[in-house]
This record gives sequence, C-alpha cells and structure tokens, in this order.
Amino acid sequence: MTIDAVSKEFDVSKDTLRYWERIGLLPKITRNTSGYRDYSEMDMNWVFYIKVLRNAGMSIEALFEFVELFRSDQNTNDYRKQLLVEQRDSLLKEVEERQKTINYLSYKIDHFEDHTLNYENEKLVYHAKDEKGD
Amino acid sequence: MTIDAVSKEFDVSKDTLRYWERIGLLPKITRNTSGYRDYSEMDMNWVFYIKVLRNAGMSIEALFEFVELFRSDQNTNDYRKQLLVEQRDSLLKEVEERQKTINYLSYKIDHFEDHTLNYENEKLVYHAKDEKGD
DNA sequence: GCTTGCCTTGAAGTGAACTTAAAGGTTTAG
DNA sequence: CTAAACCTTTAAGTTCACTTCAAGGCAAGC
Repeated sequence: MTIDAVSKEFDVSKDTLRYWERIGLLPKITRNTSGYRDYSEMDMNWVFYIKVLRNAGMSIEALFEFVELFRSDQNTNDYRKQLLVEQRDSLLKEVEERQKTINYLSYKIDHFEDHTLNYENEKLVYHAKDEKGD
Repeated sequence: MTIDAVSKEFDVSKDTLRYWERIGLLPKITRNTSGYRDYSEMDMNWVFYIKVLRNAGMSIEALFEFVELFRSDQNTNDYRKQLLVEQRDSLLKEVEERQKTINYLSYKIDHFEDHTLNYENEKLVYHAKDEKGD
C-alpha cells in the first residue's frame, strides 16, 4: 500500500508516518523499485496500533518500550497480551485521574451559589460525583 | 501570601506561577514595598482553578477564553456558572473519547487469541466495554 | 558589613511531537 | 517532451507549556 493510501486509511499525515518510521516506532518500510514506500499488512497493523495508543494519550517514549518488547521474537503471545493489558491499565489510570478532577469541578458547579469562584482551602479533595451523601 | 507559600499551597512551581501571570492567565499580582509578589485571596482562587482545569487537561488557550469571560464584570453569576458547566462538559467529552479508545483496546485484549496484533480493517469502531452481547 | 538565600526581570533554552523547507528523482496527462 | 503532481532525503522550523539563566535588588543571621 502506498503512503498516500495508508495516510488516508488511518487518518495520519504522511509526514507523521515518515516521522514514526524515522524514529523507529514503525519498522523500516520496504521501498518499491522507484524508492517509494510500500506498506505491508504488518506495517499497517503497526500504524493502526500506534495511532490507537497515541489517541489514548500514550507517549512516544512509552510506545517505544511497548513496540520493542512486542516485536521481539523471544516473547510469547501470552506475554504480548500481558503487555497490552499493562498499557491499557496505565492509560486507564490517567483517564481516571482526569475524571476525578472533572468530578471535583462538577461538585463545585453543583455548589456554585451566589459566591464567585473560591477554593476555601479545600485543596484537591475530590468529591466523587456518584457518592452518596453531600 | 508570598509566592513561596502559594507555590507550596497549590503544588505549582514559582516559575509556573510567574509564567501564568506573565501570559495573563493570572491577573497582575500586587507587589509589596520590596517589589515582591503578594497574592490576595482572589489571586489564590485563580491559581487554584487554573491548576484544577490544567490538571483535567484544559489547554492554556482554552483557559484564556475562560478566565477572560469569567472575569468580566458585565457577566452574571448565572453566566459564570454556565461557563464552568461548558468547560466541564468539554473536558468530559475528551475523557470519554479516550475512554472509548481504551475500551477498544480492551476489546482487542479480550479477543487476543493466538494471532498477533492485527487491525482487520476494523478501523476505529469502538466496542463499548459494558455493551451486552459480544 | 558581609554572606547567604530569597526575590525581581527579560530573555533564552528545553522537550515532546510533529511540520515545513529545500533539493531533487519519478510518474502521468496532454 | 514537458509540466504538474507525486515521491525521496536531510535538516531546519514550529508549537505548547513551561524552565533555566543572567544580572541584579532585598533581607536575615552572624
């Protein structure tokens, strides 16, 4: 598949695809006789997964570790699955932290009366939105 | 309150406090006779809210809009509350998008059998984790 | 009164993740 | 055959959100 097609298929700019390859996130893509990139199915899988993980907020650095471990032929599929689970859980934790902060904001909104914003020395004590009892 | 105290109270570096003031996120903090910053209660409220919103992932640019609208004396408290609700909802949407991406990853993990990663032309069709029926 | 450590300012530097530019080769339409 | 629209590479530039630096003023301990 051409770089143009891959770019459209996964909604990632060609420059980004070249960048990911250059830094080693993507493997060296084989070139056709004219020196143009020709993406294999496996290459596309990687583009897809890197995109999903970047979307979820994973850093390039964390992705490096992940792809290197995942690609290694020494690793079993069980281990690969475990890697995926770990990455998923670490992303989940971040999202949960953000959710807590937003819940706190919600709490402040619910108790936003005629006073302006004030922090009342509460610091960041989160008030979970679905907690019983005010 | 001194910059040092504010920095400790809200766990924000002094450099960041000065930066937020310089770009206009925080109002001009008044100085004492020696030219040192002296934060008022209202200044501290702003430090607190900017920190909460940054924590939740709001960009500096979005915060600019928010603080400008919020600060305007022409605006009612009802309007201020509405602004908070809007910002909260927009943060919530982002978190939900991420959550979906992570759910998709979870789905892939649950269906991760003896094949390696592959995208199977599924594109980003999310499989909500708590959906009935596989 | 001097040293140490805090504060001030403006300007320059950093790191992450791209993005754009420059110079040139290839393919395709007319 | 040539012009437009692709592709290639290396290198430099951009954006965001800070951080660090440099040069100097203020304050507290000995």
